[in-house]
Amino acid sequence: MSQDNSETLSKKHETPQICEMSSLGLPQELVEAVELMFFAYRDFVSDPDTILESHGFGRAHHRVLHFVGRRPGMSVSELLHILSITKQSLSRVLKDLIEEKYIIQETDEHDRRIKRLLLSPKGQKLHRNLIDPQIRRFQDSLAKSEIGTLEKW
Amino acid sequence: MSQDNSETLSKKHETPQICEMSSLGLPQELVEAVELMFFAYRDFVSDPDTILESHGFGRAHHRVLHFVGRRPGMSVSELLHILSITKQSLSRVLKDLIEEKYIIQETDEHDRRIKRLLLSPKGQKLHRNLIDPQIRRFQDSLAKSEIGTLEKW
DNA sequence: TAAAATAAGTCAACATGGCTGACATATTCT
DNA sequence: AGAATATGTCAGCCATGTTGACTTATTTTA
Repeated sequence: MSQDNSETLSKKHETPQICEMSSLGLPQELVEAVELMFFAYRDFVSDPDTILESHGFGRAHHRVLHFVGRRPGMSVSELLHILSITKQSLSRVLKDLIEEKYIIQETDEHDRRIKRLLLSPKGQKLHRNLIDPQIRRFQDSLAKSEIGTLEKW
Repeated sequence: MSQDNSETLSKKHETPQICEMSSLGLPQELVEAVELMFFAYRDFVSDPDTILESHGFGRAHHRVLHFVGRRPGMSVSELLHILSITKQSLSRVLKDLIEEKYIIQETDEHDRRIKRLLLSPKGQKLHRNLIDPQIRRFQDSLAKSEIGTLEKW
């Protein structure tokens, strides 16, 4: 055996817990929540990750695609603010997406320094494919939780 | 101006939205939720990140510290399973934590191949400092949501 | 008891996506 | 005309994932 990377997390992350303070004096249900946050996020990005990989993209590309899709016509600096990364980091992934025509740049009419970002039809399709499984995860867990709507949040 | 990295995300990520299907045929409140998941996770790890940095550690160290703290006596391979990373990735951070005495290894009594992982008092203290702000975030948002307990989840 | 399987660890190399610093270019504002 | 702004780029560093190949100690098994 050269490597044992094949194994996956199949067991439930069970930690049967009475909802009380632990020896550390921490509310156990919240400690549990912290842990669930880690698993939830990992599961949440796993479906998109698979799709992205088949396109040679990563999570950074996904974020750009997502926010440009959600706020069509946003400028590069607006995107930078939302993502809270440096322009050097952004530029690497944005360049890929523009070169492969998932994202289109249009110079602003009134201030020609600003470039407005838009999804091409191809970009819209990918965005849709990436978000679908994530939406489905929320729907499934809302169904399970018997809440069924997010309105009370 | 050489660099404009100073700016942070201070604006609310407002996207006033009627809770209906968008032009894409997606339920808007769930699209919103997808986006919130990104912001939530980023905020959620931001406090620990700051603490970790002052110790010369990263998120990978945090995860190890967390799970060893939660499941004292777990083996290396159990940790590998939970984290779903390769042993080469784990070994880098685990080595740091052991060298700096945040984590202790004890050979299993019955199977001397297995090494049981434990937090030292120093490790417990750090674990506690890392989780505290995360717990506080949950408490705050539960308070705001007027639900006040996670039991219905 | 010899061979196989398991648990842990190590070396080397590579990819992604953060970061800093230093500049370049075009455009607009003062 | 000069300053400020928006964008883009080069070079290099760091953290943390990955693969592949191999070692050592220990236990299980045929």
